[in-house]
Amino acid sequence: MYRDAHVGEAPVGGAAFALPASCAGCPVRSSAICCVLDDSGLTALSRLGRRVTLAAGETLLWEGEEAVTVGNVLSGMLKLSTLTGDGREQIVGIVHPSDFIGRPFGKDSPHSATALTDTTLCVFGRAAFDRFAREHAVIGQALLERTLTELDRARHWMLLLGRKSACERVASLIVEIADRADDGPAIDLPLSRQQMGDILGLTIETVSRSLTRLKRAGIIALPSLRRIAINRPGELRAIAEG
Amino acid sequence: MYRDAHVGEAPVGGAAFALPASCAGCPVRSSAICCVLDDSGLTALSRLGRRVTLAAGETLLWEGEEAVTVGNVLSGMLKLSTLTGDGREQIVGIVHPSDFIGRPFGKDSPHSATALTDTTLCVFGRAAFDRFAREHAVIGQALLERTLTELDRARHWMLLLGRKSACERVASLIVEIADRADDGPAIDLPLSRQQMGDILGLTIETVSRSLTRLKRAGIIALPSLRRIAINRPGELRAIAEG
DNA sequence: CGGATTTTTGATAGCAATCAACAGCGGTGG
DNA sequence: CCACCGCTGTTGATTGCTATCAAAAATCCG
Repeated sequence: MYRDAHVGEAPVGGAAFALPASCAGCPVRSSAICCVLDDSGLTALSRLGRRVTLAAGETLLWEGEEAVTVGNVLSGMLKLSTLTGDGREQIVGIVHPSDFIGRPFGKDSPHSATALTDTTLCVFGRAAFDRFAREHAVIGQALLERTLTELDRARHWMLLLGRKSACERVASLIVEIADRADDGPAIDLPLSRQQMGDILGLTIETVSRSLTRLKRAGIIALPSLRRIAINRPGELRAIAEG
Repeated sequence: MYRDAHVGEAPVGGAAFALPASCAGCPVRSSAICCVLDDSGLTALSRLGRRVTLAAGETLLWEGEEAVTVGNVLSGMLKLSTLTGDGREQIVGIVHPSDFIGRPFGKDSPHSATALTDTTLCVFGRAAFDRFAREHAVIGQALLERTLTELDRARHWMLLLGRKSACERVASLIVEIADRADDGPAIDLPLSRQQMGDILGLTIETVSRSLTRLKRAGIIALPSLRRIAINRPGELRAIAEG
């Protein structure tokens, strides 16, 4: 379906700057996992990394294939997804800028990672990163805290997938996106109906119908296709909670 | 619904044995997270721990409450579960002997932990354990690997909850239990129909009907209520994959 | 054995999937 | 400029699966 990602720029690193040149302008320097490193650690890690760009639709990791890369998302957004034997898709996570992506300490990738928008990443070879993480406990610690948070999130989503109605699922997704964006009463939808369905375990028709019902109830408005205005946040949250 | 767990035995530890007395007879000494510690580390950790017993049905951690304890399961089995606002339950994980339980580095417990059978644990105060883990990188590393595996498992389960039919879900659960037990063609079901439903996001009636269908198809047999014989593992797996 | 609980089976209803048609939007080219 | 086409999203009709409600059967336990 998608072709492999192409490498954007040449490997970075080289001389041991107090702050690596490649990191100085990094858009997620203060929030990505490497923010816990001191200058010498950052310099060492930057020698292992290189920038990669993906166009929307390109896949960085394939489910079941050997997971050779890990890294940080600098800009853009990716989906993590798995397929049933007959091709039904479920999105199991969305990866945002400053999030870590990939599966350290494991041979095969348990799911695919595909760019939803044009994306830039700072990637490392998994083996080299694993070694680095074992030698720099502070990275392991940071990775642990992020992984624990991701696990909480995944388990919380299991409640949605296992027990919530279509409307409750859609309301939950809107609340989640609104909480993350936090920019006023209207939010930009970065997802197509198909992608919303794949996240929520629903078909596009059911997503659309649920949105229409929330709109007709006056709880939200849909000023444009990719925009949602939340008129009654309290009611929306109440529906989302189930 | 359930009352708080009661403390089983007095705190353990004391003199710095080469191997702590309390750990010498530990049933999961070679497989729990502490197996990565050397004798001095084990001695230090054992000073923080105490044994706790839970009767089936008792709850160790409550969703949303402050998570004051973490620990290892020595024997028995627990469920991790969350509730919707109106009381629908979803089991988000099963914890077995030698598994780690609790949420280090976080204030509140994201889900409840309730004993499915009589259970014994070796528990630590969370704050003390967090401090210990930060000082002993090897524990943090081991915790990270376990957490990554749990995250993979949770995400794989999201595919089941989001996209699989009732029969596929039941087949998947049987396959998973069979793989873990790995004791011949017939497996002991450690779960009631209600618990199976809460794990699979189904009602008890639908679980029962799915089992009947698999039985009528000759793929499994149900020699007793809590026992399943797998007649055609290949077909069962094919159904489970979706 | 008897009563409580769990499980199975049956009948029905409701929700979401499926199949199908239509509307809105953007881009292309005549 | 506007007709046409492809794509995404909405709406409608119908089907099918699972939940719900109800009752019978099996199992457990004293």
